[in-house]
Amino acid sequence: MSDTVRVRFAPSPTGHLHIGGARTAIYNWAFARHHGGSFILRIDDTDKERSTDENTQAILSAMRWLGLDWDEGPDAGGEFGPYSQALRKGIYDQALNELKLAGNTYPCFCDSALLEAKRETARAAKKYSGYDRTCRNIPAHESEKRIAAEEPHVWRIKTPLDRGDIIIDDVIRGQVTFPLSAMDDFVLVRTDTSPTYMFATVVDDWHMGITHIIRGDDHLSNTPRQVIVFEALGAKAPVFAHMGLIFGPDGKRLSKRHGATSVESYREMGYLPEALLNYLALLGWSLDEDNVFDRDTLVRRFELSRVSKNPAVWDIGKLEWMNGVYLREMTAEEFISKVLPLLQDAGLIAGDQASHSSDWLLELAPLVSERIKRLDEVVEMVAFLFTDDLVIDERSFDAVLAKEGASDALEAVASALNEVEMTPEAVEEAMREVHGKLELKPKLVFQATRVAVTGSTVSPPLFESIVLLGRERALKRVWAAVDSIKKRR
RNA sequence: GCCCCCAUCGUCUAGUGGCCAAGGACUCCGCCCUUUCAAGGCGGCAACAGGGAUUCGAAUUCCCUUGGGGGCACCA
Repeated sequence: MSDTVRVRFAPSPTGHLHIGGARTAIYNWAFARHHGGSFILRIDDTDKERSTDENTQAILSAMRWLGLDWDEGPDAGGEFGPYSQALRKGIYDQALNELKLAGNTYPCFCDSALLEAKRETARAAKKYSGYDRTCRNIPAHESEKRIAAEEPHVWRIKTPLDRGDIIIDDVIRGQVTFPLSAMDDFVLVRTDTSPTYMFATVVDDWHMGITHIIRGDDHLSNTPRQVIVFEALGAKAPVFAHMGLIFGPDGKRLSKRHGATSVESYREMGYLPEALLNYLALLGWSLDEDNVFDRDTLVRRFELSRVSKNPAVWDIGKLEWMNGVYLREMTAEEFISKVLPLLQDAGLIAGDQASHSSDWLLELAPLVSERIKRLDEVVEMVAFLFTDDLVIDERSFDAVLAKEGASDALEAVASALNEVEMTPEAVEEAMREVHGKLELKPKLVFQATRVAVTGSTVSPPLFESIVLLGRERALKRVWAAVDSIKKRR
C-alpha cells in the first residue's frame, strides 16, 4: 500500500453526537489505527442556522468519552486545516475557480420557483426530475454579461455527457453501477456564493488527502455525484465503504421517537464508555470468537471486509448486558470512582462522611457491581446503608415479617449480633446458630433479618450488609422491626 | 414516479458450492448453585422471505417476486 491511510469523521454540529454517528466515528477511527494512518475530525458546519459551538464542544467531549482520539481536528490542528467548513470559504472559492478554468462548471440563472415547477411536471409525467440543463447552453459571452449585470445565479457541475455509467467499487458492497442518465447538473455553489454539501465535502476530502470514506448507507446514492466532482477537479476519488444504518425496533431509521439517541444520554443513563464502544462496534462488525473485546482488540482486528451490509437494529437489552459485563470486570477502585459522584448527587454521602471511609466503600463495591446493569442503579441499591430512618417496603413486610416466628427470630438475631465480631463470616456463623436453636427455617431467619436491616427482600448479601451497616445501626433496625411487627398485631 | 442498497433464529451475527438435519451472542424458558437479588454452570425454544434457474450438490451463484431502507433540494 503506497498511500498512508487518511480517514475522516465529519459530524454536523446541529445536535449532539448521535449513536449512528458515533459508530461511524468508531469504524473510521479503528480503521485508521489498524493501518497506522490518520483519523481526522472535521466539523461540517456549513448550515449556519442550526450549527452551534456548544454542539461542537458536546460532540468532541462525547468522542473523547468514548475513548476516540484524532490526529487532526479543530482543536488538534494539522497541516490541512482549518477543520471547520465555515472557515474554509476561500478554499471553496478557489476550487470553483479551478472548475471554471477547466470548463467543468457553468452559471445557472433559473430561479427556485421555476425549477420547482419543472420538477413537478417531470414527476407527473413519470420522467427523470433532474435539472434539464437549460442554462448549460447559454453562450459564454452572454452569461458573462448577465453575471456582470449582477443577475442572481448558482454554479452547476457540467456532468460529462459522454462519460459512461459511474461504477463504484465499494469495499463493503462490491461494485455498484449508477447510470449516467440519472445524473443531473447539480448545484455546487449557491446564489449567496456558499458551497453546497456535495461540493464542500468533496473539496475537503480532496484537499485533506482522504483515502477512504467510511460512512452510512444513506450516502451511497450521493456517491456518484461526488465522484463526478472529484473527476471535474482532476482528483482521484477515494475508496468508498458504505455500511448499513442503525434502525429502531420498528425497522425505521433510529430517531428520537425510539428513545435516547445521543451518546451523551447514554453516559447520563449510567452506561460505561467501554461498553458502549464495544456494543456499537458489534453493530455491523463481528469477531468469530468473541462478543466482548477491548479497544486494542478492536483496533488490531478491525477490517472493512468484515463489516456487514445489512442494517442493524438497536437493541438496548444487549447493550445493558454488555454494560453489566464491563461493570463486573471493574476493580473496586474503578467502580467507586465512577459511583462516588452519583452517591454525592443523590445526597447519600455528604452527611455521615466519617463512617464512609474509602475502605468501607471498597468493601461495598463488589457487592453491588455484580448486581447492576447501569451505574445509576447503585443509588437505590445502597440507599439503605446511608439513611437513618429506614422505611420497610410494604410487600416485603407482608411476605416475611408478617410470618409466624419472624419476631422471635429477630429477637434471637439481635442478641446474637450483640456479641459477635463484626466480620461477615462471624455474623453468618452466629446467625446459623440462631436458626438451629430456635428450630426455625433458616430462610425465615435470614429473610426476616434482611427485611429488617435493608428494608426489602431484595438486597446485597446479608452478612456483608450487616457488617457495613455496623453493629449499632443493625441492632437498632432489628429492634425497630420487632416493634412494628407487634404494632401490626 | 425514477435510481440505488439490503434480505440467515425476536435481535446482533458466523457462514463465500459439499465440513450446515445451519454455529455463536443477547433475549426468553427450564434445571443446578443458593438466605434474597444477581452472577455463574448446564440444558432448551427459535432462522436460510417466496419462486424459478445453474450444478452431481446451494444459505452460499444468476433471474424474478415480495418486503424493508436510502437517495432524487440553492439540507447535511
